Amino acid sequence: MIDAMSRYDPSAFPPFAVTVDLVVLTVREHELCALLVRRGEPPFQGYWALPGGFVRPDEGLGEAASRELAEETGLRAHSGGGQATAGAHLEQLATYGHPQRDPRMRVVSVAHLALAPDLPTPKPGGDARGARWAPVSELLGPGPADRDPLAFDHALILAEGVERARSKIEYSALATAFCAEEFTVGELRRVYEAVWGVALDPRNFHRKVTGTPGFLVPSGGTTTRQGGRPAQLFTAGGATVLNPPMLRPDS
Amino acid sequence: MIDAMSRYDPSAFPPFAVTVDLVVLTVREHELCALLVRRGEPPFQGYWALPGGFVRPDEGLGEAASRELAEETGLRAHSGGGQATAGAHLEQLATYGHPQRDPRMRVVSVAHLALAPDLPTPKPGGDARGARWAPVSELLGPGPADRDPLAFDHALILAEGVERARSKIEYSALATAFCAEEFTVGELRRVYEAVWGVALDPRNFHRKVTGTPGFLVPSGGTTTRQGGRPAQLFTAGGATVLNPPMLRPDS
DNA sequence: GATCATAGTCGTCTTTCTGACGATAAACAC
DNA sequence: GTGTTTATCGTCAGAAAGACGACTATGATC
Repeated sequence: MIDAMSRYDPSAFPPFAVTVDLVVLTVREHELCALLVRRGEPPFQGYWALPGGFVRPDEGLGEAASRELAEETGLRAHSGGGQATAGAHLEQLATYGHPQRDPRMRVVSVAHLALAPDLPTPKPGGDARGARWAPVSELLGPGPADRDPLAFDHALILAEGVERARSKIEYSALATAFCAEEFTVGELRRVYEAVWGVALDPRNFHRKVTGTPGFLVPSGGTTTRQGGRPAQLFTAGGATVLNPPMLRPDS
Repeated sequence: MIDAMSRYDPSAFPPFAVTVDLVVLTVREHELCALLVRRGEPPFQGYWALPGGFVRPDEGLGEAASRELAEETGLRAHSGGGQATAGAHLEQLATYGHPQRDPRMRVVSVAHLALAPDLPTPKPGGDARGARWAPVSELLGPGPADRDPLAFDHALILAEGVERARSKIEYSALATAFCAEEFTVGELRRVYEAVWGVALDPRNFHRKVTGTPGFLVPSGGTTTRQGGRPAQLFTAGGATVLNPPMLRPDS
């Protein structure tokens, strides 16, 4: 047993590196996509990886994740209180610290999950390295054995981030984080359909979201950008938890 | 922006200490209780704190948490697959790394949540320092301003662990982790009542839990240890998620 | 301009689930 | 026996969800 003297003894701690890795998700063309960057040096040189980097000595974990997100996408993150939809939602996901996850040294990575609206730039960030939005369906699941694996344990981190997003939009209003500031009920429905990979009944969905107090606030205008009859425009209401929740079919 | 060369550069990382802290919860006498240990040295000497300690260079985060849990309580933890109720449930909670959370140096703590059945020993562990089960109602909420504060940011960690437990028994079968291997429906109901701090209708609760496939498996026997009519004994079924969930009243 | 396709919105019906609560059953205390 | 306690089964009204019909308002096409 570690005795009391060594519990927080600052002179005898084992050396660790601490990083943040980001699972940045968005919905593009009816598909849930994750942001990947290409590694420029070993190990895993040339592999696609989640964006991330070292936590600096004077910044918190959330600050580091927010900084990395801004560097990669230009988005300003707001964790917690979710009223405005401009900017991205950011929350801590989980921490990964298997002793061998980095072949060179002991690295503990605090993964974060970011949900962003569809960004205008196909290749985000001003980064000289490659960066792309990859459909998660091509990265996870029983795909072809010849697909490019992600660096480190990033496939595991991505999978847990995607599952977190899928489950979180059930009982929270977070799906609006994937939308622009103003959006229609149909656009919000297509977000759910893309994240869950299912088709939802437009009539029941409309009844559900417009009947949940605080979820949507009519902004007054209408749009026909989706074709068909003009649709009412909404902004995200102050509600953060949905009661009752939006349940995934079958699951 | 951190360039590609420094992303995982092992020769230039800032030094961090990495610890695990444990939120160990149990139900004792109709109350949700957390395990606390008394600190024997500064900082926060004499304060009550969550059990925890350094992650060793050759062990993973979950291993470190499991080891600390065994050292403090003698429980063998099993994360993930929850069939047997002997031993405790253990899962990662969140990671806390504010630069100033430890006054001496940069410490990142990976908090874990453990759910344990009521242990026979009132003061668990063979530890010479003090250790106790404290009702969470005395530690959190708008209590008297003169109560003992916890060391470091452990009150925050405890609050998030308690909230995680409260929400997780809604949609998972984890409440059985608070019970002995064999338990009655009434005992399981008292677990929910203690964790949520509410009273539940025994008839509706019985209908709900016995009607959820895979939640409870009759073990054949009966018991009168709660008084009254003999109650059927159950063990935890293989189900991990409850569909539909057990919803907290009002919330 | 009439017709068609598309998307949005309002209703209806049936089934399922919940919350409130009555009633019965089987033990123990006296 | 009577009373108390806990367990278990049933009933009923209201809420919510899934399936789906019907109507509306726009742009596209003939």
